[in-house]
Amino acid sequence: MYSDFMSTPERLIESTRELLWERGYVGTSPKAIQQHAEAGQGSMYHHFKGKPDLALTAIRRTAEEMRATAEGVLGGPGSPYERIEAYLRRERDVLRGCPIGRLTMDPDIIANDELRAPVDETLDWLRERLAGMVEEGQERGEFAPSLDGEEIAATIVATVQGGYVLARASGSSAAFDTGVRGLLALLRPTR
Amino acid sequence: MYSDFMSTPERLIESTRELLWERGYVGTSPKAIQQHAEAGQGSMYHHFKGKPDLALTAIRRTAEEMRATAEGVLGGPGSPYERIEAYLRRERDVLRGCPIGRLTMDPDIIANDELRAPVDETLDWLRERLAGMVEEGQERGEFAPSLDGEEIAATIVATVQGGYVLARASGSSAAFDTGVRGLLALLRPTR
DNA sequence: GTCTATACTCAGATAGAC
DNA sequence: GTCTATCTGAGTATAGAC
Repeated sequence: MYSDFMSTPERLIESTRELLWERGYVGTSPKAIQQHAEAGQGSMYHHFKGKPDLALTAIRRTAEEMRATAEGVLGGPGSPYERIEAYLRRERDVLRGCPIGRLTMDPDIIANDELRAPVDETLDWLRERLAGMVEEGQERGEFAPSLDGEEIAATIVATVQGGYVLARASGSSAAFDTGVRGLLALLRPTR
Repeated sequence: MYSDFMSTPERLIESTRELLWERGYVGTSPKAIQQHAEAGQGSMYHHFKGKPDLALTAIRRTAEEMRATAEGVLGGPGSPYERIEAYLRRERDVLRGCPIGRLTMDPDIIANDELRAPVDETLDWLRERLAGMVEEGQERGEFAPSLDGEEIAATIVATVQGGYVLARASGSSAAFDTGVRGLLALLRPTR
């Protein structure tokens, strides 16, 4: 796959990221990781303590990447509403789902605080980031002062996460976009 | 578990429903189902063709139940806004997630059109039901006429599905409620 | 209808040679 | 660092006796 460019640990981590996104933690076996990484059994257990250790490394990296991607749009130019809109309309691989959010449906992730932590922290960071932007928008008169920033932020993140569910259920990214348009209509400044 | 009251096929179906909710399709083995149902290997393969067959029966029943529960609230008394609010605030086992929505993160469900169909149909029915109610609310002047019923319906369903994600990530149902409050604030009639 | 036997692969590792 | 051997149990069945 990427054998020529990366070290064995790197290939193992990247393969794990791919497979966790595609099949979740429960659905990803050490053997599948090794084959995808073109690494032997011995290599994997030399570099990592086992599946949970490797998964933790992979999840942390994915979480970091997701944060950076979001910040790239949310920290960009424009008014708060415009930046939230840009975030919601951003190009996404909708049918693959959210590589972080999907992990919450994995029983073994939820049962393990260490594995759950990066998932929790990432979604929490996103909510706080958005909450601050909603408040900033209120100061500029872009959003109604009666709204609660944390609540609206949670609604925004939930709409995105739920959008993936609707899209995957229907086999089409259209449902995601429809939900986003509805949210933007509700958020839209009246002037 | 429920050995005394139900036939073996019933126990198998109910056990499968439980386990699919808890661990998903990939995370649920025939052996686990048999043990939960207190049924032997032979029994399971006598009554069902295999894991996919049993899962399909279980998923259809869960889908039917979810529809009935939703209709119980959405078809109740009150204005459209009030019934949508009742639906959103309805008692839920938030930390367990949605027994239908969670299946969309299961690669083997998504890869199998027969297994995906009941999931798709249920979420689709819900969206259409809500879209009609939004339009009814618009006729009564409860919602702004500029809104699109289908879009708002998708936003509502996505907020619920995503609310489960936030709740499970944080290990607390509070995040679900926060997202719902945000959505209700955005939907609230001004008079 | 249910049970036991059998089969073959995979999950998730550990041990030790190279 | 990587490879091969080995291990115990689970995954997903089929076959045939009772």
